[in-house]
Amino acid sequence: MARAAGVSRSTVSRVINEEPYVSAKARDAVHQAILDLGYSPNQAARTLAGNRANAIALVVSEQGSRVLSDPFFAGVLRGVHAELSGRRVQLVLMMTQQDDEQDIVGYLAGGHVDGVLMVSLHGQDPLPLKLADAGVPIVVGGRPLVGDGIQYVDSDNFNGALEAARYLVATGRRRIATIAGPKDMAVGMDRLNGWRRGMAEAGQPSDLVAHSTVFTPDGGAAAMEDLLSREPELDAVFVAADIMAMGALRVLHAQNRRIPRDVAVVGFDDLMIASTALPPLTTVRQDVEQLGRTMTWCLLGQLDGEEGLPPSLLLPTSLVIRASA
Amino acid sequence: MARAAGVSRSTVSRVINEEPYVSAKARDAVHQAILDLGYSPNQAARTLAGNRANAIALVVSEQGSRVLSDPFFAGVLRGVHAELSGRRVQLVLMMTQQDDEQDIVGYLAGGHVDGVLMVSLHGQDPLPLKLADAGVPIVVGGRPLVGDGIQYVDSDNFNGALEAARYLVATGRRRIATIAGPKDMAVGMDRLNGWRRGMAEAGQPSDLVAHSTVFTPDGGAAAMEDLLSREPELDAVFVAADIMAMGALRVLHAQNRRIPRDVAVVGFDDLMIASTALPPLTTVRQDVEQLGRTMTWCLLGQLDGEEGLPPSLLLPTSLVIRASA
DNA sequence: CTGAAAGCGCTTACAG
DNA sequence: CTGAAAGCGCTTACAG
Repeated sequence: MARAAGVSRSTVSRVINEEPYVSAKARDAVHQAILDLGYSPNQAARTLAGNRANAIALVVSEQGSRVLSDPFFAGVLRGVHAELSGRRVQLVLMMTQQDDEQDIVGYLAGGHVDGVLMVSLHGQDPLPLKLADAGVPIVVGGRPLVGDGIQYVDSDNFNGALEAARYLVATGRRRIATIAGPKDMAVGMDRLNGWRRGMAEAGQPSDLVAHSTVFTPDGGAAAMEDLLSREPELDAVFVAADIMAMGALRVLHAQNRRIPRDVAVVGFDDLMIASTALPPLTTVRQDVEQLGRTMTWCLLGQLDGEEGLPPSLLLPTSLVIRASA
Repeated sequence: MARAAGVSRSTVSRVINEEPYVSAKARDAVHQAILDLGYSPNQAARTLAGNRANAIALVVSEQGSRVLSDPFFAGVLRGVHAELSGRRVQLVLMMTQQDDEQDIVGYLAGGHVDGVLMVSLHGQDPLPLKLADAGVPIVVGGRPLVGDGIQYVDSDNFNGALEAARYLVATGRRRIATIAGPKDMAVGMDRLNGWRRGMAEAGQPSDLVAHSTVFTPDGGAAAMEDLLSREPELDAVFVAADIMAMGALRVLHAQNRRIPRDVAVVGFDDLMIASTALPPLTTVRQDVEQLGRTMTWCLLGQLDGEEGLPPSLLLPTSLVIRASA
């Protein structure tokens, strides 16, 4: 390779790494040789010689083996990829297992990757903190419940829920319930608190809260039944996730409540199933792909040692009005 | 590390790679030292010195930037992961872009990974063939339409569709239509051909075919409208994908057809939305996670140079009977 | 702006 | 069964 371009290995390296002090002539010769030879630098050698791994890890907590089928994760993955494209950074996917957390920390802190992106579905996970303590650059997607100094990116769940609550109030609803997510997940609590604020602003009671321990249609259905038995007169429900809203709709249909006439329903997430639901679901959209992009952008910024990086970020959400409310 | 264990570097290497000729004493000493030091071997050095990359790539075709949110892909990914766990093989995720296919081939053939797993959603993709020609071990998920020698793993779409057709016949349906997928995708054609066989077996006509060019609810809805206008008397429809079935259900409801009394509907895939549809959807289940596991198992077998590897594999499907048929 | 030389941390024949 | 030595293909000071 160096010979083909008529320069030294050092110069080839400089060109490839886009270092400043290379003559135009040498640069052109190297580029031409790269084309002629179809040369692709050996990553392992670069990693070993340099001090960078040229790779980042996307870590998914085991609890969410199911997480991989979660649209949230898929969207994040897409965003991470989009942001990485063009960069010479590989994406390594890792899933933690209950028994090998020590291995994972050792691996990730051992220079095999330059930084870590983590999707934290249950905010209690101690892994982000351990990694940060070990000096590994890390950005978490979704607000973690533990670990103050950890940089995270999240959708603005609080304000999204607040907007949903305000909309229900503005459309004349007088007895508004909510189906909230698990109490140990920031996403669940943030959405609940947004709804509470909305109720408080309107001077309405915020007693009609049913928690589901899981984000599933069945969890939503059980919560909906609970709410209806506690307050048969409720005329609206804010469901903290579209997937739970599917179960809530099922129960409302079964009890012959007309939607939205008798009960207005607002979801959260704007999954694809929201627009095909019966009736199409009014919901709060979060841009999950943007979340992935932003996480990656933050991590790469950390790695490049950029100054003045933003602290943790909240991404805007928006209410998408369809037929259910 | 070698010093801590009181042996040479060579011996440490042999222990780590589980080579046979090591004394129990040396092995124990090394294992102890690994524990004491929290030692984790440097992958880059292993890759560079050895001839293995200790990594495989999962390649997703760009056409499916959306593919990442596809439950199919998510399931495959989960299976790949499950099968890889415990092995010291990293999973590198790559997405092809329209303009850099040459780069991709160069990269993948350049020894950066030991083998390639590819999810081929549109069967015409030339990439698998190029990689195979370049000598890269590769296993494709979903039958590719080009490239004879390429090992693939797929669900048994033909027999799944056949079983669905037989079931509709057995339950007394007399005018059975199908909503088929795109003609350029093996998955679409295999399911269509299975349905055709079922019609032929029963001596029923197989003229009621509507192709959708995309696997979406709207595509399914348009096809359903087409079928109803061509044959208002149809009493059953086999939809080649649950996601399209959602659109078909919408149209049937809008035209006040009772399901399943007037029209029976059978889908394919058994996505989560199938069980929460109205009415819950009878569908053909494919085990996508198993598909991912099997792909990985095949590739690792190739890499280990195992003899008598199976050629391409078909995984069984099963009919899940719910309320829609 | 450029090249010669050392070194990254392993694996792999080779010799014993 | 084990160790000394070479080498994998780069990057990085260092000297010029």
